Amino acid sequence: MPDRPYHHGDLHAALVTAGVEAARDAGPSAVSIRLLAKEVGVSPTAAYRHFPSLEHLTAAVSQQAREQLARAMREAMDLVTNADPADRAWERLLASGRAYVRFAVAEPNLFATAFVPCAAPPPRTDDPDAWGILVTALDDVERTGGLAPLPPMAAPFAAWATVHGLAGIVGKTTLPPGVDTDTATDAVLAVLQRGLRA
Amino acid sequence: MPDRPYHHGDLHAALVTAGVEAARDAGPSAVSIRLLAKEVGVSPTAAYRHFPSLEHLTAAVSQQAREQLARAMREAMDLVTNADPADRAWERLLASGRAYVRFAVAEPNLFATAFVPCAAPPPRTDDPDAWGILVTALDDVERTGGLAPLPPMAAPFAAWATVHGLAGIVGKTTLPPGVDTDTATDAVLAVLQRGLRA
DNA sequence: TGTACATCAGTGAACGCGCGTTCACTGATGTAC
DNA sequence: TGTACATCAGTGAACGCGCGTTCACTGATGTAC
Repeated sequence: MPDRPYHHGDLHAALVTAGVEAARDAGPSAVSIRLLAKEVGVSPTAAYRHFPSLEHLTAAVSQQAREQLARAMREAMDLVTNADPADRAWERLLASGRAYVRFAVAEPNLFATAFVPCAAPPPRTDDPDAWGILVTALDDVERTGGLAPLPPMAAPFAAWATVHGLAGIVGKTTLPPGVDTDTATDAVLAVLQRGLRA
Repeated sequence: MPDRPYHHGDLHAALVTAGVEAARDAGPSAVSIRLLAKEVGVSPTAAYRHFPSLEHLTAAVSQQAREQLARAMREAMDLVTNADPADRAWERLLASGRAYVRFAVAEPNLFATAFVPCAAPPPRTDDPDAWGILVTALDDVERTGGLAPLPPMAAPFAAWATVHGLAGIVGKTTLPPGVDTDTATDAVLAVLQRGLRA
């Protein structure tokens, strides 16, 4: 059982991974140079070989959180089996919205981390990208004739605002007795669909 | 020009006021015992005569932020002059939503403070209360026949989620060129109205 | 009307914490000859 | 094939900060007699 070698191997990735774990457990403020260095078994100074400042490490962790969210959306969409193009497009859109809210409820700290204000820019463009997934899903709905004529960007803004706001609500506030998250989500998504559909 | 008297007079209120100012300028994390005590010109210890812990002070500041938001909604609703009951009810609802978003854009730090997670309970019930205002406004719409039949609570959830999510979006992300906040807000509220109205 | 005294609302110093960041350094690696 | 040496990726100690909170205390207030 050898001691850890002097060189870590991939400290960059290890710090980000530890950061995601810390953020999942205790929220974005738990992402700190000293804590993550200790977690990985390395001196705080070592982190500065890989990130110019805490902000950049936070930006990387936040991006991972956003990408996990986007993956959850994509996975939920891929479970839709309806073969009718128009129905399928709608179902995929709604599935992505439900997944968004489910993620926020299951991982509230990670969800908060995904949207934490961050001085440093993300290291690369998000991949997958939640906004892109949403816009694509709406395009499919429109292409199959399911969308009402609306001002440009009104549909994606409305859809995003609805699920994002819903996620913020169900994650924090206590719902009335007898109302569970899925019920509330479905009711709100039904209103959104009423507002968007042709 | 006499020095401050030994007793402050109303340190409780002064700390909350200073807290709201600090939160407005620098966000909820700027609410700290030491900073606010210094701001008010008092030793940190003095604050503990009025609040058992930082959490309780934060809860009071957060409540003030929520009440400012609710007042902004109410004021906007009171500007509606349409005399037709049904139109008036709708206009008041939409006005409150626009005010909500406008507040979030004008005072992003205060808006964040209003919804900061807080271990201590608020010192009293919010007055005015944004959720109550929204529910009342929707009741008026329903009473005047403007609301589609929907599952219970679907309408207030949908309305709240939409404006809350919208506030989160327009406050942080940069809108596409040529799209300003009011335009985006109106477009999204139009979708919401389409989804809710009879 | 005056005075002892309980009570209230402050002070100032200190404790212990975790933080980001910097400094001078050392151990490990790999490349040029 | 062996070796000098530049380079890279770590270490450990330290600086200075602001924080929440506690301690023993003191100045001001107001009430009972």
